[in-house]
Amino acid sequence: MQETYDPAATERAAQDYWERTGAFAAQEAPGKLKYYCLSMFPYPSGRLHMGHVRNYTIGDVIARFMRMQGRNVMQPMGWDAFGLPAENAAMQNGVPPAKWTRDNIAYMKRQLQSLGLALDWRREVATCDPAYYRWNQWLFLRMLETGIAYRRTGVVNWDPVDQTVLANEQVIDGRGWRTGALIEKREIPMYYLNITRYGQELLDSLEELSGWPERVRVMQANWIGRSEGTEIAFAYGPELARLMGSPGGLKVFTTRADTLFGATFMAIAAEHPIATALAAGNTAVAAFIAECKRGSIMEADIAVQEKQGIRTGFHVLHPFTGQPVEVWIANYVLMGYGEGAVMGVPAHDERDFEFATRSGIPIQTVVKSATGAYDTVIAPWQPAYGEHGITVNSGEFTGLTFQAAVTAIAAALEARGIGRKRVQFRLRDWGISRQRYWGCPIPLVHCATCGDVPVPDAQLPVLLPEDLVPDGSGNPLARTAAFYECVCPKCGAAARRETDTMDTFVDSSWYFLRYASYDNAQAMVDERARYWMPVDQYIGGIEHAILHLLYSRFSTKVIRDLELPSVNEPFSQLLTQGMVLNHIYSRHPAEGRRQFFDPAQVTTHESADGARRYTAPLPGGEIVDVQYDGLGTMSKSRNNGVDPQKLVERFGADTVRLFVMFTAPPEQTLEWSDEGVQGASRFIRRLWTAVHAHVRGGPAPALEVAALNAGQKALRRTAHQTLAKVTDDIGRRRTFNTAIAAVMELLNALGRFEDTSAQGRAVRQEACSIVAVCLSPIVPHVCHALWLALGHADALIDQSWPEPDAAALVQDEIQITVQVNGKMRARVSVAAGADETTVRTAVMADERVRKFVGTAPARKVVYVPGKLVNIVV
RNA sequence: GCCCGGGUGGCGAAAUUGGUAGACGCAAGGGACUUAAAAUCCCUCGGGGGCAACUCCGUGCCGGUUCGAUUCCGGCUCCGGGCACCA
Repeated sequence: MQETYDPAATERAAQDYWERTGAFAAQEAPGKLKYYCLSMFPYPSGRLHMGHVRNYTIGDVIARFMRMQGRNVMQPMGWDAFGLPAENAAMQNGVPPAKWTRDNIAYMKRQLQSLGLALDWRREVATCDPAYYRWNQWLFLRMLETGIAYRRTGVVNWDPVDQTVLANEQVIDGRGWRTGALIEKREIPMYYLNITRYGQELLDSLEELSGWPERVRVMQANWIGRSEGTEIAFAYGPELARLMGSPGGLKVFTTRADTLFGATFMAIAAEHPIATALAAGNTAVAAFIAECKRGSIMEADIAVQEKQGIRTGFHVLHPFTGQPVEVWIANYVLMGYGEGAVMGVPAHDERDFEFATRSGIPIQTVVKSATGAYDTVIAPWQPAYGEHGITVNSGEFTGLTFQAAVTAIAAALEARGIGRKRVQFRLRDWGISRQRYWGCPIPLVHCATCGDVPVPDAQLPVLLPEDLVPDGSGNPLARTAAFYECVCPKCGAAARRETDTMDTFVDSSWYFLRYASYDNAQAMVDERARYWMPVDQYIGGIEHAILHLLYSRFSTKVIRDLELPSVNEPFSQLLTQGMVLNHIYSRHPAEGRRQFFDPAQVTTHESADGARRYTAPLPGGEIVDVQYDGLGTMSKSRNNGVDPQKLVERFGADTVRLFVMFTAPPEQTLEWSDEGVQGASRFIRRLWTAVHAHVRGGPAPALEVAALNAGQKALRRTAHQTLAKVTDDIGRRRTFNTAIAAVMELLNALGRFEDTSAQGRAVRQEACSIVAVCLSPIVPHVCHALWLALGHADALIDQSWPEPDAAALVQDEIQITVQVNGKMRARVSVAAGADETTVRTAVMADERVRKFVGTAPARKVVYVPGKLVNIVV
């Protein structure tokens, strides 16, 4: 064994061994308990960042631990390889996206390998490979057959910077999730996936996901947004029926059917068919609608926009009173939710109230407080009363509670065929068409005579040409005749191929199934998926809490319903790791843009009064004052990223792995600290030195448990306690930081243990071996080397995780904490099996206890066996 | 506005079921070794008081339950995240 730790040599040796023995090739083994450990696959952006390192280290620790626990582990890796950055890079340096992407994959794969991850690389998939995306196309065709996929025109979110459509989920605060550009509304034909068909199941089966963080389940439930309400059709008044050319009725959805008698107006969206019909002959209305559409470009502003509207002069009839109710077009009604129309009940809805007071619409109170706290008529200077209460002024429905009123009114409406209870979801269908080049082609052909014709399975995949270079103006596929010119599969006539590609979220919504059937050229998923699915542990960023996870759950259910090998829910356990943060330093020169400085280059100057000043070098070398802007995620634009590659080269992968696992629990944000990395490196060197010092003395004699003295027993107990704690911390709690802390304590105890006797060395040998086992999931290379140095014949990776020796954990004496009036005052040693009387006697005999108790008789004594005595005086 | 989290030393954090608050690490200070530096090792390290033994206070704030509260309950406050004219 080398005296000093050499990370590069150590890591090369361990990785060579794993590689040579095919240690991480996963094989189905029916009858053996499997464990599918999966980290979200990366986008091949070019280089690994610290977020990747953290994500994959967490997954690797769990995978290695479960393997040693005897599970048949599969941990695969792949590439989410389609997407916009490749097109942007292509525009910048003229390289086709395919080449850029594949080069990045090759480079990042080497980086991942340098981290020593226990990955089965045979199963690697890349979504941009035809062998993968042909099944994406195949799945789309099946969804088309079952009606899950369909084509329609619709109002979409248009990102003016990327020149593409975004899903609602990709619009954050009215801005594109990637570009941050303000999103506009446009109407174009596109393909949708009918995710709303699964809305109820996606909501219900959240209940099964006990292995998911509560907040992710809540976020998904909110996103699906189920509400129970009543659909009501208000019959057109005669003029409106004439306008619309049929008798019909105006449908609304409401969760407050109990307030139906308080409806003093109707409000419809600017895009509502009635509004459209009206605009044709009314310039004022047309102008208002145009204004609404212009104003609605910025979704974030809609929420704070004033409630404005225009009266149409048309009426509908109240279903029970028969009174005419005037129809307004209002800017606060959304066409995309419910019926695009609401009944306006100003007395009991804040928005309706604001609109009504602004527009001079009467307010009619129809609910009074159940407790009598509020039963006066609402006047314009009083706020709307939105609580559930007792109906008033509601004809035959007066005097009912909320539930009773809703039920009675819904029943009465249903009896007349003009209403019913129904459920409304906030979730919308998933628009998947993208006017982009670097994505999976949608397998359809548009034929002048046959219409939209699906590409036959035998002609899959529709190959994406790999030599195009986009120029930023629209989709190059639409300008490439060799791609879009084709013949209709049905009639053989010349036809045009669909040039839109799929949202990349489609590609990534089922890749976990493909890992199980990675080499099957005949089927998308095969029987092997039944063995491996569901994923036992999924690890990824919280930013995917809604989009990716919801889509993956949806696709898994769709695939299940195609009667392919699948499951109800794809991910049993979910761990959402926190982001990696670093300090931000910048300066804003009088002229030019704000400059950001690499935190590693910043010097802190602290003056005597504690005031801090920061300086950093400019690219030219000149030292300037900079300001500290706090912590933020690592990003290129803020110049505060830390390159994992450089750290691996300098300290070794084990140090980087140890640092990211030790500094914070996995779900929390992790603050970068160069000193912390040094600390991790120091610990590994100390560990190496400790084992080296022990091994230098030659092979340790056999352990004779019965012959141990007190000190030897104590160390052995610490070692086995540590093993028990690490097992629990990694296996159950997933608190890797406390597991590492426990091993550090054990190593500290080993340092204090100076016993060089035969049994002392035997105990030390065992303790060193326990340290190597406990740390092996986290710092696998160094532990691989230490294990061999300790004289073990077989590789550590193939060892079973040991059980702590119950006999070693037994204590002859235990410490009892003694409190007086709830304050800790003393610790008393008693024999392990001592009964209460013995403990009490020992406690009362303690000098410190007597001092605090004094002569007063104990009013009460609380006794917690084996732990604590509290004397109340 | 609604729904989730969270607030503990100079810093990252720990305290798992209501039972020793601050484990482990970082930084800092002191010392050893060294010609010197690095590395390494040892000691101190929440605040106040005291020469000391020791003692009082302390987990965002106010209150409650309890023999005992960082942990449970009520109210507030600040920070972070999600959703947001969703009818």
